[in-house]
Amino acid sequence: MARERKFNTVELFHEAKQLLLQHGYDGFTFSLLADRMEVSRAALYKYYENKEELITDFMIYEMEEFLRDLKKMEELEGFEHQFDFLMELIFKKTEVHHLIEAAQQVLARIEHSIESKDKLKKLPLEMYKYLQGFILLGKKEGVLKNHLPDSLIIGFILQTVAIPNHFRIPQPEWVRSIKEMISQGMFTNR
Amino acid sequence: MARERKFNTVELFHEAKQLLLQHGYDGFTFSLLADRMEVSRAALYKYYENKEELITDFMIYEMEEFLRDLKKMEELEGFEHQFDFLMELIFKKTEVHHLIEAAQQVLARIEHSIESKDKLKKLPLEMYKYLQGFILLGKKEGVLKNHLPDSLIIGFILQTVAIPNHFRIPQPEWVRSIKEMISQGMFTNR
DNA sequence: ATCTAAAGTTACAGTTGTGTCACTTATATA
DNA sequence: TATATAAGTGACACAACTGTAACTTTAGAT
Repeated sequence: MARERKFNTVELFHEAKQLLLQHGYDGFTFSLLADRMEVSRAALYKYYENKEELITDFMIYEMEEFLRDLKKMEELEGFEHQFDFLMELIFKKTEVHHLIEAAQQVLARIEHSIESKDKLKKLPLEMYKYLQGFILLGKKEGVLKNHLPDSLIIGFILQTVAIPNHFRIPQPEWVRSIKEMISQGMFTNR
Repeated sequence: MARERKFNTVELFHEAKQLLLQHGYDGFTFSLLADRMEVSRAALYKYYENKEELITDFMIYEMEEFLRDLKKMEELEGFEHQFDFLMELIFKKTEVHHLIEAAQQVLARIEHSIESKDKLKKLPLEMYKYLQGFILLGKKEGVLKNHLPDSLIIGFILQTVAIPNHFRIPQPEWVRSIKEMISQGMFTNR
């Protein structure tokens, strides 16, 4: 009934992600994206009205994927196993942290409410809800300090993956050290 | 000999900082800056050839200021006092961390070397050198764990201030909790 | 074989940003 | 008070991005 498509949503979002991480929201343009996809700029307008809509859709896609992975955490028994799983996950998806920040930027600038806007707003909250369950378990098991605010613990974990490894310390040592710092801190216990 | 200036470098850099943090490197324009300064765009070109030069100069200014503050740390006796001082400083200058990232972005995109480029390259290194002295002292005093890489410890401290306080936990509790997490971690020591 | 409709392209008008230059304005000092 | 000169402005040509509309291409259905 119609001709074959030159690209699919997965490819499109893959390139969009690169560009967003490289140039940020303001630096992201349809021209750049169209070039990368080897497709005319106008073709993109067949699917998205403007960059706001495209980026919103992409964000939702990206965060839903992360959430799907995150939910697998529940299947694991005990806090420490879940902790290990979470650390692996966020190191595999280092960019998610940057994208969440970018999402805030998007939301901050959208005035005229589009339907998908609400969805994008709700996703970080859902993510927080999931992680909060995890924190609660840790506190119940007596592994996590009770007096630390949940949101700080969550923020701390998400933030650490973004520490720039300027001196190229090998990944296994890097991850091991970060896990130690998160759990026991950097002070000796004298 | 000449007429009075409508703005000074301090004001200019102040506005430039806001815009950079808000829009990122790509979204930063002379038009936006000129509007904020209530001055014509062309006036800015009297002082800076283009945004690359302006931002480079601004970055240098900002990092030198941070370095000046940082050097006061040396005057304090003992690691723990220095640690407290450093924490206060980075909470007072939360944005520095974001700006260092932005600086990397700037450097990544400049091909044709300008004189100031080298200076901007050297400043983060000088900062690291200073902080490394501090880490060394902590290790010598036996307060810091010897086996953790210096660069990780430094990155960790700088990164923590960027944890978003979404739930508006009051500043004193927030800072106290972060200090505890950095030093002792989030696990109970059972 | 022909028709239909989605996929894709080209081209245009409008907007915003860039860098420059000729011009005007203000002020210290001679 | 006259003037040199730095500070600031307005306007131009150019480039890039945006959104749209008229057009062409392609492949499955009839």
